[in-house]
Amino acid sequence: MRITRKSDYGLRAMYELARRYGQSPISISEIATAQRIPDPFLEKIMQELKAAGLIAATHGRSGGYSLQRPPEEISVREILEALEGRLALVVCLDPALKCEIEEGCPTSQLWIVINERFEEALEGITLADLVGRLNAAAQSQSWRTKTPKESGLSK
Amino acid sequence: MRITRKSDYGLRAMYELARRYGQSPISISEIATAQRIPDPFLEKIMQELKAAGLIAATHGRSGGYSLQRPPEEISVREILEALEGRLALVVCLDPALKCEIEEGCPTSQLWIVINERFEEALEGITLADLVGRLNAAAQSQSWRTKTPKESGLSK
DNA sequence: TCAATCCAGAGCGTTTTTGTCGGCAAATCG
DNA sequence: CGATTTGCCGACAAAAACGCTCTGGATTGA
Repeated sequence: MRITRKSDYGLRAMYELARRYGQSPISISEIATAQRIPDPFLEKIMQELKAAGLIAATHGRSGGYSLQRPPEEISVREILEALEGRLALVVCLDPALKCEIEEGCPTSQLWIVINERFEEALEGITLADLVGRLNAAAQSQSWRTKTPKESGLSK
Repeated sequence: MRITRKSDYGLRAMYELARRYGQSPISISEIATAQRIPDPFLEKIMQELKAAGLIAATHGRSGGYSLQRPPEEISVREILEALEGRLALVVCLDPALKCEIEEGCPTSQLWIVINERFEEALEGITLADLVGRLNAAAQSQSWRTKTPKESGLSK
């Protein structure tokens, strides 16, 4: 179980837009180099984010993308949902697919519980939170200098 | 982003063991028919759960599997972690893989936050919770009669 | 007009998932 | 003991998902 690279990239791109919120639109190539994302792949991702109404695009020279709403009003959940479709941890919960077990699989209730908690957790984090948190981390610590993993993650 | 069928099956199997905790061991075929899981696939799953120390097996006639600890002491997080490996929502956080971006990807901190919340949510649910909750739902509602999806899940 | 930018969709190789199959090993029962 | 029941192990394979790329087009600004 792992969030796809698409979502990872998408979130990073949105973070980049949030970081520069209020400035002029940012092009795909700009975002791609800033966040080290393969250009053409990012292109597709941005289209999905746009289709979801999270960002807007302007064509032509010095065009690019910008957030449709301020960073405080965009949650991580929205972003992931835009890219992954309905955030269903398990096939049973995906409305696109019907549960193939006729009388309801015995653990659908179980997954509903887990899924709700998961969504709550993601809903509670906004782009603004992330920008603020990363800024704080940048000042106090060396998150920029080669330490991807730490932060008390046991086992 | 979706929990694999393996984990779904694994959790259902553990739920089945929890439901009958204290009784005699339950065989693979028993679990498989109860939870509608393909027999040989379940076999592999059980082996992983056993390797993780969550269940014990007894051979021979009337043998089978049973929980190593009471249901109150087994969290959903443990089960998923046993099956999916380290619960890393994103490759950056997987200790098995090193982050390929040299100076640390700019959002690793970000994912650490999200990941922690996710783990907390899963840690907070035990097998006993699930058994209790499903029993309650069975009495009060028709979770058994063909309603897999509901429960205020918007969009 | 020309260049920069987004848009749209097909395609494709690799990896992961989701199993199956066949045989071996260990209990248990008679 | 020996047959049966159960778990144990490893190889293999079909199908789906993932992680992109590529080609061509449509818009806009200079």
